[in-house]
Amino acid sequence: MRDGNENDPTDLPRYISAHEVAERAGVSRSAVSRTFTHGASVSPATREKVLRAAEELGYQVNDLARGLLANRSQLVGMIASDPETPFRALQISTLSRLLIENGRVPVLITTDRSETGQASHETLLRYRAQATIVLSGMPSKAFIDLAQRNGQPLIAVGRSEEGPDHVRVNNALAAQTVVQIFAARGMARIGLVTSAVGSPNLVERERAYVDAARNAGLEVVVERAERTDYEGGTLAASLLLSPQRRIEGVFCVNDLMALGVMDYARNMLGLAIPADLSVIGFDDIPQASWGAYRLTTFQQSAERQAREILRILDRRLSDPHAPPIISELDVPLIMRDTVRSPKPGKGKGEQTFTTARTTEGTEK
Amino acid sequence: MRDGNENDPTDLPRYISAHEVAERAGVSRSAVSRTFTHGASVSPATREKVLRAAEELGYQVNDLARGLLANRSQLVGMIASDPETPFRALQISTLSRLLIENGRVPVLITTDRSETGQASHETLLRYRAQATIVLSGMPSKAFIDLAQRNGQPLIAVGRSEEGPDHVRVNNALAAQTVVQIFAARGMARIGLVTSAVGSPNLVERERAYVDAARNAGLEVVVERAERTDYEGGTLAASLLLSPQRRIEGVFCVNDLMALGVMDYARNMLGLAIPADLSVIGFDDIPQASWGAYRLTTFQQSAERQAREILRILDRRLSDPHAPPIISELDVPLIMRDTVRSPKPGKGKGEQTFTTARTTEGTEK
DNA sequence: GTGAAAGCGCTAACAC
DNA sequence: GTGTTAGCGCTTTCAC
Repeated sequence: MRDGNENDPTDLPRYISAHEVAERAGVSRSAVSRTFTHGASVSPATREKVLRAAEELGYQVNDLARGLLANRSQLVGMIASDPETPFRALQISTLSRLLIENGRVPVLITTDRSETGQASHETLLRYRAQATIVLSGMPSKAFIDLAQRNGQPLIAVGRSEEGPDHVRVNNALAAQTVVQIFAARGMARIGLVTSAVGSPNLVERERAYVDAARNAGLEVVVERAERTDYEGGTLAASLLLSPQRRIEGVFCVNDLMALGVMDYARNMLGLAIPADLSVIGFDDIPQASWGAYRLTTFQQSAERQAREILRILDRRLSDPHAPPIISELDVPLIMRDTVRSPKPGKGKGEQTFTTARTTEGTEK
Repeated sequence: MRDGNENDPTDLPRYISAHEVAERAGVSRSAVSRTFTHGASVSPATREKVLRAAEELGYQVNDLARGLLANRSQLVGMIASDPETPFRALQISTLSRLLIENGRVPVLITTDRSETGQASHETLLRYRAQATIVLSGMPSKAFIDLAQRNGQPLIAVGRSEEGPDHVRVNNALAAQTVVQIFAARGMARIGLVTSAVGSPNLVERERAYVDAARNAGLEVVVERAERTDYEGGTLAASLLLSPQRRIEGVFCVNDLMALGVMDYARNMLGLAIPADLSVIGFDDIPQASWGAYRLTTFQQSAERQAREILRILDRRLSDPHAPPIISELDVPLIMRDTVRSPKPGKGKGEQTFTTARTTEGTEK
């Protein structure tokens, strides 16, 4: 058996090539290729032989070679800062799962908030990734150009500017809803807790909130922490909630900050929520529903967002010249226990108010 | 200018090849290759010409072709279930960052807890990934064999069995430390909250805890939820903390469950922590330090873990035949506010007890 | 230091 | 339906 000997003393394991499978199966190299190529035609007999040989040898198609030929791999890049943060982690998790279910291979590129992400993006170009999804931050112009120039689709999440395809959220409507609720509760002085990050989502929420508050004749105070995280929330709370200010309701641009605000208000200032202070967040991260918080917040569905991203990706791949595809998602308000009731007998339990209409997509 | 015309009416952007760069720079194809190959020798003059041409054309080396030649890509797979969970998200985030810093490309493969992960792993083989890191779950035998057979290194986290390289944690020592602390506080009836998942880490923690408790003459009750998450914690608490049982201290196999236990104990049973009930967790997720919890817990450093993984990876790549590499990490106990004091004047603030020695690695 | 030529593993176009 | 052939973009001998 000098041919298919399994006990080769050069014991370094290595990948098997289609050539070896062909030899073992007694067919041509292309027959092997065809059995593993979707939609190619092989007779059941050959196919069977090939499959057996492949199985025995432990053959795995080389997708590097396939990609080289197609000038495109199945890789899809996800660019994100703070990937360990609850909502971002959920986005990444959900998107990865969906990509895998669709035969794609998710690559996770982490960036600093400060970075342009340029260097990271080049990796995705060099591997001929099918597309790049920017989950956070604002891709720089150079970044967008580079993708454009090489014909790699780029899909952004949570931006509003013109340019690449993106999926967004109706921040303004959410912010207006908050003001409406606070006003209906008879509040006169309300606050906004945000960060200095300045991402489009946060800026939109802030602007719409402040505008709506002014229009409603409410006094509004904006507190800005350095980062959009739990510690930022506690810090903002320490500045915003001085007794003389007598803030009655706070809208936080994300849940993480809201939870920091709540903990600070309760533990450091001895405030009762919602009796002394109402708090509303954004995202509906898992922690928002925990017993210690029961935060009223706007629900951003990572699942729907991921589905939209995939839909955009498919459309974009099938028509590279289509105009920018933009998808807007609902953010229903989840009523929990951090907003004081307007009158007795209301607002307990978990109610869902849909506050924004669906602009795109109705599947499932 | 029929040669380098930039306004090609066939407006589909595409990737540039080294051939085109060579033409524009007026050098040979290999000269281009050499400028982009680390350690190859090119004259400064040629190099300069090539770099300019590449820049102008927006050239990106095709790593698919490179990998085809090398029979190995820079991809590194991370296999994980529940990637949205706080500690797992931190592991993924940290590991991704380190991999990128080291020129690797992290691929995130999500699996169901139930899945063998076999199908996902094949993707990594087909792309000739440099290695697979299993962050959770137990890779099946078939899975391990497949990697082995194709010569792809596989590194596991949190297992104890023989077989692949792995980084582990001294679960037994941590569990024993908990019992020691509870005993020193004069407790007689203690509990363990875990899940039915049965991962090696959890099993080790449980066994060591129960054994230590029995040896110390403490009565110990084990409560097992279906999953190792927040809801599992609340459920376990509801079963474990019946008034007649009078449990005084609970060790939870991870922080997520511990937080669920705390919320249930406080909100549903009206217990004060730590006056009525002491709680100790494991992992030190960000939420553990939040004001609402201030959980005493064992700190698992994602950063050190990731560094160890990279160290193992490098060693393994440089010597494929080395015996299994095993690395054990410390889990210092972070004393916060969920364990009652043995006597007045102790246990406030945040103290760090190092409970396990370092077995491997001292860099940085 | 440079260019020519071979070949990595694969798919697709082409004959039969 | 099958085998033969060419070629994807790259690195790496090999001459010079």
